[in-house]
Amino acid sequence: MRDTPDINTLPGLLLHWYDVHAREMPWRVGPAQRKAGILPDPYRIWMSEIMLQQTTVATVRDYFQRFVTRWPTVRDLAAAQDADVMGEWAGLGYYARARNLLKCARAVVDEHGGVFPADHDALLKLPGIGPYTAAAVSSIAFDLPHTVLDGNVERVMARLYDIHTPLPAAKPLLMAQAQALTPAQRPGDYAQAVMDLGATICSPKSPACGICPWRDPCAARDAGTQNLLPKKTPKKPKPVRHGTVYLAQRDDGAWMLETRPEKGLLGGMLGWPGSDWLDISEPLPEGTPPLKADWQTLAGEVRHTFTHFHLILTVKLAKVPNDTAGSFVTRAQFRPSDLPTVMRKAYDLSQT
DNA sequence: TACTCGTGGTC
DNA sequence: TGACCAAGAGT
Repeated sequence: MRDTPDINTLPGLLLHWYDVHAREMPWRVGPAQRKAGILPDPYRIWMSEIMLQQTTVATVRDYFQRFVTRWPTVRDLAAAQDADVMGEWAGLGYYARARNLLKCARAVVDEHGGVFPADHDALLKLPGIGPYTAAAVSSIAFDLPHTVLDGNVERVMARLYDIHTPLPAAKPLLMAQAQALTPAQRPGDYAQAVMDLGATICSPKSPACGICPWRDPCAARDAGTQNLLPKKTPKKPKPVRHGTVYLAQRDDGAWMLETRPEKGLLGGMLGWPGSDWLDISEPLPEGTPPLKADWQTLAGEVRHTFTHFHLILTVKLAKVPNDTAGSFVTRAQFRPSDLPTVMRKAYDLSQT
C-alpha cells in the first residue's frame, strides 16, 4: 500500500476527502481498489478523457458504454469502419474528436503494438491527445506524477491562491501552482480528486466553501472573492447565419445524404445537401438544389447554436423516383441517431 | 494569440 | 430565455 501525504499538507487534505467522496464512474477505479494496486484499463481512461473534453459526465456515460461495448479494445476500435465510429459519436459534438479517436487507435496499434504508452511525451504525439489528456492518461491510468490542468483545476487554483489574472493568460501561472501541489504519492487519485473537488464543491457558481477540504488555506475564501474567480476575457458576440438544406426522399423511403468533408464544421459526418451558411438573411442563401424536383419549403425553421454562431435553416423537402441518381441511404440503413444534432433537427421538422 | 469546433443543461 | 458552462485540441 502506498503512502498518502500527511493530512496536514494540502494534497493530504484533498486525498483524505477523496477517499470518502470520490464520484463513481464507469471508467474509474476508486481509491480503495487503487490502494490495493489495481489500475484502470488505459484504453478506457483514454476513451473517457477524449469524450469528456468540454462535455459533461452525465452526457458521456451512455456514449462511453456504447463505445466500449461495441469496441472493447483499442484493436477492435482500430479495425472499425470510419462511418460506424462517426455514427456512434453523432450527437456528442466536436467531431474532430471522433476522427482523431480512430487515428489514435490505429497509431497505437501500428506504432505501439496495440498498447497505450505510459510516457507523457509519447502520449502527446498521438492524434487528439493534448497537454491535458496526456497528463490525465499518464497519471490516472499509469499513476505517474503528471499534473492535469482542465477547467476545474484552473478554477480551484485561481481561488486557492486568489489569482485575478484573467484566463487564458493566467494558464501558465495556474499550471505552475497546480504542479507545485501535485504529490509524488497517489498522483492518479490526486488528479481525479482535484477535478472532483472542482466539479462538486468548488463549482463555478455558489461554491460550497463550508464543506471544502481546502477551505482553511483558500485565499479567495479568506478574501471573499471566490464568486469572482476565475476571471475570463470577454467573449465575442455570436453572429446569426442563415442557410437552406434539401431533404430528398425516394419513393422507397431512401434519403439523399452526403458525407461532409473531413475538415471544418461537422467534418466527416452525414448531412443533408444544402447551401453555404452565410451572415445574411436577405436574400436567404438557397444554394443549388442537389437535383431537380418539386421542392416544398417546410413551415417553421431549424434553429441551432454552435460554439461561435447561431444558425437558422430553411428546410426544403421533395419526393423523387426510385431511379433517381445520387447518394442515397436506404430506409433500412437510415438511423436519425447517426446524424449530428443540427441535421437531425432538420429531419425531425420533416417528420412533423 | 486567437479562432474554430457541438451539444445539452442550468439559471 | 439567452448567456454561460462542461475532464480541450488543432491550427
